[in-house]
Amino acid sequence: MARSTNTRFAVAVHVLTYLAGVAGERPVSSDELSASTNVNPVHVRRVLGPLRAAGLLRSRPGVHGGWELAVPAGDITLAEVWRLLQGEDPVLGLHGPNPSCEVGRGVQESLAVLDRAVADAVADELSRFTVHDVLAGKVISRSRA
Amino acid sequence: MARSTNTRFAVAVHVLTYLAGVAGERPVSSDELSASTNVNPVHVRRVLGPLRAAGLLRSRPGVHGGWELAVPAGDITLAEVWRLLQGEDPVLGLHGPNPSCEVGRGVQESLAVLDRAVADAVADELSRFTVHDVLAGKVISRSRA
DNA sequence: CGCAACCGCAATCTTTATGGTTACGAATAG
DNA sequence: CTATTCGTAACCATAAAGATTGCGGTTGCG
Repeated sequence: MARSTNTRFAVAVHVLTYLAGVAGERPVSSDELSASTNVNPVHVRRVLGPLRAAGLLRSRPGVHGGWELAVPAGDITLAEVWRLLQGEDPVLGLHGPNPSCEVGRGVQESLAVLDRAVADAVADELSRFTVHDVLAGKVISRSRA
Repeated sequence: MARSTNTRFAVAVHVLTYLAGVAGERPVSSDELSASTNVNPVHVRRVLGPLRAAGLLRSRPGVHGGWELAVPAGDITLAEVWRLLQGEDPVLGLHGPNPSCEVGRGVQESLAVLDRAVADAVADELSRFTVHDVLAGKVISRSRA
């Protein structure tokens, strides 16, 4: 889990926030979202797929098509977004230790437990915030809350 | 943060646990650690560098050389290990949004705050465990605690 | 002293994941 | 029919991660 190069969560949060800002006005094209996020429109669509599948977003093709929120911004926690994009992938990178080494086997089991615990901790933290909070600039550090 | 391919934390935990298991007997060569972890010995040394710099480990070259714990296993929390290896790298992958887009700027600020909060949450979770816990097989999931 | 065992470190190589690009079909107005 | 939009697959370019190579320095032992 060192330096993450995967920007999908950040892009998703960005897009959801953008859509929350225009909520109800009009669908927003992936081209427009691309301009805001600086991410390729095809990639935007790729990232948003799972969120649509989960019912957070709606998309329609054609003229006047685009994306819009399918639920209120205040009902979308960042934890949910994160879980949808993270899926079952491990959070901690796991190595493949020598199976014939007893220490390694025990460590691998412990790491699997830790991975789940860490994923839950991340989700718990993110569950404190919604897309509406982001839009309203309410995501501030705890020490200042 | 999706699928982490960085195995450094896992390798470090593995090695620390292994060394805790032979504590005081003898220094352990990176070749032996390589055999257990299935990770190249040069890479093992590379991973362990920061831990040695922080005083958790000692290494010596030459005949009968190798690595050993510099502090008791029960005094090494996994949070400390994680922090040492993670450094200041972001946990959440951040994209580079269009600077002239107001939404993007706000989101970027929020994501920076979230990144710190998530890193703290991870560290908090990992601070519940020490290398000794891993060795003793005491890392179990919470729901079973 | 020579040799083997070890670490420290840099440079290079190989593999893999990520996001960009291209292409094209399907769906939607005007 | 044309233009606009999404959905999706395949391919491309790049960066990150770990492996490999090379070599110097340090440490016992015969």
